Amino acid sequence: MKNQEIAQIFYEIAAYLAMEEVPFKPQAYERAALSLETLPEDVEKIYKDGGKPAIEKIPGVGKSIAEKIIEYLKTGKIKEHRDFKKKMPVNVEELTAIEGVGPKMVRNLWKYLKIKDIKALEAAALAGKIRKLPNFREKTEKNILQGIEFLKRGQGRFLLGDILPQVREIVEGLKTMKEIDKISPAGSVRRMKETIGDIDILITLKNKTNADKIMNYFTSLPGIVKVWGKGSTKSSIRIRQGFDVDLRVVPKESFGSALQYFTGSKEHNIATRKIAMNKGLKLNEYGVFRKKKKIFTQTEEKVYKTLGFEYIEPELRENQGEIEAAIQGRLPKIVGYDDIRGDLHCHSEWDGGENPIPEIAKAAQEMGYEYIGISDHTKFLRIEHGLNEGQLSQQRKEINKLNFQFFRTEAGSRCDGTIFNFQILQGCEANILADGSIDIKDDALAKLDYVIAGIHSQMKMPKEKMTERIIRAMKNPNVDIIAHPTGRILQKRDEYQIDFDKILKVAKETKTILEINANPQRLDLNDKNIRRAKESGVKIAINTDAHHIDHLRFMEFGIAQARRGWAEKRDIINAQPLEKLLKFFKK
DNA sequence: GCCGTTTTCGGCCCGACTGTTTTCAGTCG
Repeated sequence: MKNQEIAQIFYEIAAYLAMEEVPFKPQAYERAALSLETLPEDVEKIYKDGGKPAIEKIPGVGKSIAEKIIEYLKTGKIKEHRDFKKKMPVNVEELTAIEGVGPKMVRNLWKYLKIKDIKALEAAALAGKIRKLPNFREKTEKNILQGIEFLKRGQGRFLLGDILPQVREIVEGLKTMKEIDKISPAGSVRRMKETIGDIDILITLKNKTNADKIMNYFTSLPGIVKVWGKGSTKSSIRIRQGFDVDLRVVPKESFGSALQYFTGSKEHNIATRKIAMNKGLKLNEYGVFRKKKKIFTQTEEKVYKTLGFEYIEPELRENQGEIEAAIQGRLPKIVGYDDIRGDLHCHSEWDGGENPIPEIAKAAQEMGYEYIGISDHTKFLRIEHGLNEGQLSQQRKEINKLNFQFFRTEAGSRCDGTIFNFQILQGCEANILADGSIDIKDDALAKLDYVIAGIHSQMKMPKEKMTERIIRAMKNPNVDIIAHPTGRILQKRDEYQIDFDKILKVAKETKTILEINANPQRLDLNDKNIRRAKESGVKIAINTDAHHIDHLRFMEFGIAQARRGWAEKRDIINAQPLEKLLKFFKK
């Protein structure tokens, strides 16, 4: 798909136009870029099927940008972009990624010092050349160097899985202070985005209290490496792991609008404010205003209601159609954090995981699950002590025995009066070999309750071959679930080259389920692919891939992604009771 | 350059902070 390549070029054109201070065009290109980036269909296919008129139907794309898209599809380049590059051969994307550096600064750095990338900028800053430029002084130079440092360490974004526990700890600590009335995290953490830039926490104060004590506490939390600022309405710190936390005190009557505002996303806010404007209202972090009159908004529900639409869950706020859906009252009823009834991807002691099966079963019961699926690696993965056919059959015996014990000792014991019905299922995580075959014989696979298959080798195949490989696996009547379907590892490894549309089509035909691997380093499928799967009618399993019972808690991250992908309870097989779950498996 | 149940022309999200400019441009979220 060339969508991303073209989007990248449009972002660059937008930056160049911004440097030349052309009004409004930069936003137009950015909008088109964003639109392309999130477009589920291949732009090349759209053009092939519908020609230029179809291209112009893409939101944010008009006559002129459509021509540029077509130019790229035909020639592999866009002249306007080439011309800009020739005039100013700078790496805009790289430079503007530095905190505090925007297009105008890039322009001046090039104009006076011919700086074109981070390396040159860092050298110039270290040599003290930046402070001598017009409108630049020592502070700016220092900020640039700090920004570069920050970028070098982890691209300035952190995994949700690392951040969320920290945020909760800070929030719990703050909650012990009696001066605080309401408290909530905001920003991308609240939207449960897979990676997080920084953290916002909002509080309101009880009557007749001031923020001093709270700010003192906040700015002296253990593990702080820097206090950026400390005031009566905002304090900002950096903690040891390298990310920043802002604490903001907002007026009671504005809590709803402040929470809405600081939760974002930026794109969602822009769109919401536009709608407010069309209704003759003004929306900002302090409230909703009609002329000068302020409409009180203590809660977010009130904000959305005042604007005339349904409440939108934070996970949906990316301006991906949720606002239109809310206005029309057709928002999805997204899967809840309590809807999951079992985990189907857990590794036991049998393949070198940490815990024996009874311990895993006990942990799953404690989480309130009705079933747990043991899915150990199979023999191709020697390094993971993969099981062979004989060992799978041995394991079946152990699981049968355990299930019999559960049945004997636990039935009827539940306090709410229902029959206790916990069951261990036997699956496996088999390997999809290079040719798409599975590393375990069919008759052995057939004896399992279900089969997960995943790719664990040769991940750099060409797109067509990789797609065929997965399709062949899905066509195997014993394969029920495809594990981590795109293979990405966040901030480490890109997705495999695959034709996801084709995979969805075959998944639908063969009734193969796709996994959301909830491990916070994977989150694969991602939110966009989950939505495509849902729209294609493909079922989803949310699994933790736990190698230790502590990993069972990763489920929350998988559910969050599912919610970001608009998935509903009915789309998720392990949000169903056992009896219904079993019907989703092929045999 | 895009877009339209207030428009096919005239708009385009908004407020705060920072650094260095003594009146504001640039950047961010």
